[in-house]
Amino acid sequence: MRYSQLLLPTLKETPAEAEIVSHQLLLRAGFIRKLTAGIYAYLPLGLRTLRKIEAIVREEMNRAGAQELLLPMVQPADLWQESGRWEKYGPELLRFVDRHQRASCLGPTHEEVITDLVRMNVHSYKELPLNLYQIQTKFRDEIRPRFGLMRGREFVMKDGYSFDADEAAAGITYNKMKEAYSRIFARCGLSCRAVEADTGTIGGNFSHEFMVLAATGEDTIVVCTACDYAANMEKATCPPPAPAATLPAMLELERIATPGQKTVEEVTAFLGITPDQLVKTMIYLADGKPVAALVRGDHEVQPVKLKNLLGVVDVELAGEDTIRKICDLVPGYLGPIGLTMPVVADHQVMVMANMVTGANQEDVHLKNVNLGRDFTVSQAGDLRMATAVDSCPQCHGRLELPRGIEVGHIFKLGTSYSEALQATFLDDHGKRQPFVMGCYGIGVSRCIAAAIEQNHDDNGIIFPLPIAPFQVILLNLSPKDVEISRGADNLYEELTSRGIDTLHDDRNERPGIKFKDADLIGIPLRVMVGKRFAEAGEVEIKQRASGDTQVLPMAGAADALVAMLDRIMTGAPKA
RNA sequence: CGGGACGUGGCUCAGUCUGGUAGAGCACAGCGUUCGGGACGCUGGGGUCGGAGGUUCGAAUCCUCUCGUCCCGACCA
Repeated sequence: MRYSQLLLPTLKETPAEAEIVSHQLLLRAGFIRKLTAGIYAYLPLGLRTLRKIEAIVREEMNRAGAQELLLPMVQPADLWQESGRWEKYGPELLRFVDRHQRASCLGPTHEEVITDLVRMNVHSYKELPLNLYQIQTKFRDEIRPRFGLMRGREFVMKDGYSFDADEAAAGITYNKMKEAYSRIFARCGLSCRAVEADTGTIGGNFSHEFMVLAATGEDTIVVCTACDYAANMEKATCPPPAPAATLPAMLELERIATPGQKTVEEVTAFLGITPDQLVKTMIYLADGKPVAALVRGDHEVQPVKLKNLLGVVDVELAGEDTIRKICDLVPGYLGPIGLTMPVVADHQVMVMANMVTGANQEDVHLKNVNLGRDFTVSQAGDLRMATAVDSCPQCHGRLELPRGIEVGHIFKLGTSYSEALQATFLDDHGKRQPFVMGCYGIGVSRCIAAAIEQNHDDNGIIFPLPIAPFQVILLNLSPKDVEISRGADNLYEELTSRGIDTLHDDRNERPGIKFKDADLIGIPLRVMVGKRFAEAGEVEIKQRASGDTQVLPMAGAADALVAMLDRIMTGAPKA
């Protein structure tokens, strides 16, 4: 491709709307432009990288035995009503009616559609296993789209769905997908970690997320420094504490005036105690009904754990107004005693004695509160976020809590969808069975952002070769010089004819501008034809990542570039 | 949806507090000088100051409403 003909509007300055580096660089390097919140146009360079990632995904999915298809984006409401998700899926499911007043939606995911397709067309165990995937634009009306391609409303996703005859076969498929995912992300040049995850709205019973480690990641994950344990915050278990050998004697319940002291910090400082002697009472609305969740003062409630413990669809932290109006309580002075709503406790609270809580009265706290004597709980369990001071639930090793970007997510779905949609086959005994399903997502467009978060410097993007929009950028440093231009043109022709993705910067610009643009857009290899060529027949090759430069005769330049590309490709995790 | 910030030419921003006929840099077009890390000079085009209403002799500036964007929280590839 000739740069002079390419739509590549690079920006010298960072647009004010971009906060994180991948978003800034995608805009500056002319990869994407925003149409409206969370919706982006891919310019030629952005599309090239997107296609390269797609190609890797296809290769590895096909290699793992999956087949590509393409499913509709507009979906009828009745399918979603059949699965029950028309009600369950929140407002991020964009719903609309067509001209015949039929309720429809834009597909945020395709379990319903694929299950429908399979139930209509697959009837025998002999046709299993079946693993189908597509690469398609999804639409989710995200509450808050942000960070460019990191969380768009419209985004490109690879979603795959597997159908197996039984749990064991589904397990094999799941592991195959897990392997395929590791290969995909490695080939994209992403440093990635698989973590155990909660299954969320998609449903099911087992799941891993693939997290690209990056400080700008939206998720915190929990990884053990000693063993292979890794989980996200929603899943990372905090095992119940060993029961204390001797419980301290229960002291007499005491009321203390704590005027103006609301937060854990304020109350503990005021009373001269540590946060682990205090119990936080958090009011949540569980499917609309208030519930009090108790955790130790130095812990945080993990809403997904609370949701799972309560067995409800949705939990939401009650706002101050809700607490005052609906519950008739005073925020900042909440406590478990005398509550009419259900009270659930983290199991760390279950082993506390003589705790401090709010008194459910303005400016008053209670001391020496004891479970059993002063209040009871309806349920106890793991309700809190893991912290860096917790130890690994698997090996008791030290935990770290780095940030990550979720680029892939795989689920064992079991039979929830096949049962809801009555998708069944006949097994080898002629017995009707629901398909055992799995589903597998990759945020393809998000991978671009993740790759940039992991691979950039002050000058711009440093693309891993397999996903770079071009492999080589050829700079003609003296476009007005006939001889130099002829040399550059010839080299460009040769590289192109040898199948190398080459961007030829033939613009009538000064060298400095070409260097800056080349660095910004992150092409792995840069070859320069300039004065040196005119004087000595030599060209220069510079590697974007290392900055290493070599000078060599024009005659051997194409061979050298091919060899370098080979070396980089095979040095990267092999396909 | 809650909290915060912002909206002035394609981009970055000044001007708003204290009302008085819209600015700079970059980008773009022309000419000239330059030409190996985002050159310089001269000239030129381009702006409903997000929108609507109001106050005022006069509004980018003050008031009301509204739309949009960005950031923080609850969702997720």
